[in-house]
Amino acid sequence: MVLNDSPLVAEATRAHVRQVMRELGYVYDRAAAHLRNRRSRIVGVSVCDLVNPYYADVTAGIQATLEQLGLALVLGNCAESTDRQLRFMETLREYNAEGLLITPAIGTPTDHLQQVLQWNIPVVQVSRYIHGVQTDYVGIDNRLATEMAARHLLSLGHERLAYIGLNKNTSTGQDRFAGFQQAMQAHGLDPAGHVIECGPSRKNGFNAVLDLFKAAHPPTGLVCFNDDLAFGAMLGLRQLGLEPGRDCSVVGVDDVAEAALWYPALTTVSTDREKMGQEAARLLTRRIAEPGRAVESVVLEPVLTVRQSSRVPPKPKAARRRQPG
Amino acid sequence: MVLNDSPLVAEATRAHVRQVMRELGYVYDRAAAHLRNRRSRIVGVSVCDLVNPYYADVTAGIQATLEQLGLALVLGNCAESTDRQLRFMETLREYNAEGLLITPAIGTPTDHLQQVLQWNIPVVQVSRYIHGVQTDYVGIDNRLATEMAARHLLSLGHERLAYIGLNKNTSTGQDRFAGFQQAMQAHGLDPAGHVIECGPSRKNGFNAVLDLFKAAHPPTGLVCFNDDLAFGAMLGLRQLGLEPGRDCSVVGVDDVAEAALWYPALTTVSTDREKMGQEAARLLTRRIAEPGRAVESVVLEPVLTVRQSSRVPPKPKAARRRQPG
DNA sequence: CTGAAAGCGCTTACAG
DNA sequence: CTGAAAGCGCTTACAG
Repeated sequence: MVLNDSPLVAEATRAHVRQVMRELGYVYDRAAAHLRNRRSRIVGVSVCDLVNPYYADVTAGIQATLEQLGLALVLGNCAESTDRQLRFMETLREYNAEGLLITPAIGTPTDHLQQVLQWNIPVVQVSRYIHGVQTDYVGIDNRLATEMAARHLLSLGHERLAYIGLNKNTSTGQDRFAGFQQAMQAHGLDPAGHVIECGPSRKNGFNAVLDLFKAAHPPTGLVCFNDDLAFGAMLGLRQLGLEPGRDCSVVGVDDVAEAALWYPALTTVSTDREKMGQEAARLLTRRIAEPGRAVESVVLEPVLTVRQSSRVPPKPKAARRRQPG
Repeated sequence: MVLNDSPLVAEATRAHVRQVMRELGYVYDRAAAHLRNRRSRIVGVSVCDLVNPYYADVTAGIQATLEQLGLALVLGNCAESTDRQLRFMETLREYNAEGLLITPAIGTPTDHLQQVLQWNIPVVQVSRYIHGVQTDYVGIDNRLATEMAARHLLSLGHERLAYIGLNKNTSTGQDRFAGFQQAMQAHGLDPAGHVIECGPSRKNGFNAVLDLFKAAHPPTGLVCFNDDLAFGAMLGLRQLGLEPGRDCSVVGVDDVAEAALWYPALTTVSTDREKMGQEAARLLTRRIAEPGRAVESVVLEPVLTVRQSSRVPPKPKAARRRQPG
């Protein structure tokens, strides 16, 4: 009863038992407890890409909360391989994990998640989600994030915006692009004008800018899928002899630690990755306690953080020359 | 016998048993096996700071290898808190972990690690180490890394070098500074001339440069404890109107993904974090198999990667003016 | 309220 | 070689 923190035990007794336990060098054996009561106190966390700081932040948030809740975190990192992800799920089953927190790998089949649910392991999808599976979900409002980013530039007077980093393979990719399109359409602008489809790396942001500026009328503002692309875009602008912010505005999404320290500092939409992880862990424990409850989505609000990489658009040189003439 | 991959079972029998297992929906119960044979197939990994990409890389390397070895990874992230680290160790004991891989938090007392060893849980220290504890260790040759960095600048003709990011609290901090000192002394230079003591953040690198350039004869080359400081230093140089590489050389250590993408690209000493994690996991399994073997250290060699942030020093302006006069 | 017994699902050691 | 029994260290349900 002391071991399981029963409220029926008096404080003095509890202290005495603990003392004797210490003297005897007693160690609680969780495997034995687990075998008897069928509760492993283990939660699986399947990360799609641990080396990506975004997911490392999410993982840290999950870890901190599970630690507080007294649950062990068994870590899987599939590096976007659905095979590795599936094997990890099967391992979790053998360990009798009480739940799975997952940022699903690109292209995860519905069946894989459905399978886990059939094993009676509750699932919470984090950050990304797979369409067509009924699970709890925690993420941010990705659509709103890019909508805010685009609106910010539009309200500064920009009229030629580009979207860098369209990626249709993940829910995040779809939602962020939809937010951009929405803002553009609300302003009566063509959202398909300048769209670069590429993965979210710095290198791709760099190349995207070189591509975009081959056009006769290049964009004056860039909405990037995430900060990494925005950093690459700023490097690309410098490569072309342009000053980010002054000559072309750049906005990212995520607000990674680095964003505030760039020169110019990056305007971006802040997403709280650690909080996302915390909420996910909490949601899972609610689900474990009450398996029958309705599926729930927790969607965190992003926050626009304006810094120096976004300003009013430069006066078009051609127009200026024409006016005196 | 099939479950435990006994070689005594014929292939046909094995296949048949597997087939029947599948039909019946049998799932191996690791907790029960663990209770009987006292092998948990669980390894604890205690990370000092998961949000730091350096340690995220190490963790990913560990995870990949443990996965291959069929061991579950229970993750702890203490965020440099020795209290959280200690609680994690106690948790691992209750789960009967077969080993601990740890990047010890700053200020970890010898006792904490000693304690774990007394519980008969093998320990491998990774990247950092605590002096005075006999455990296996995997890391890189940090002393050599900064020695290579300094030698590179010295061979380009630099004579006033600064060291940014002295940190005496970790073995890595001590070793990297020692390497710098060694190279300086070998060149007959005073290693204490320009030394900035600070933690390894971009912001600190930025401030360090502002400080260093208040001097009458500022350094022409900067050896930084790690890449993050080097990035900050480059931003600081730009803030002062100086061009990194041309006006002042900057060298980092680690070669994070970003290093190659900066403008100018960063000269740095590459450390293979994922490999470090892999070696650590392998070393642990060797120790588990043979608890009596002598303590072993695996020290990986760093590699100098020369890019554009390091060049011959600028000609001193004062000297040039005096020559004609 | 207290205490002894049964049993979770494996592995191991031993009898046949 | 095969098969039945014991036991790992807990928790639970039940008898006293």
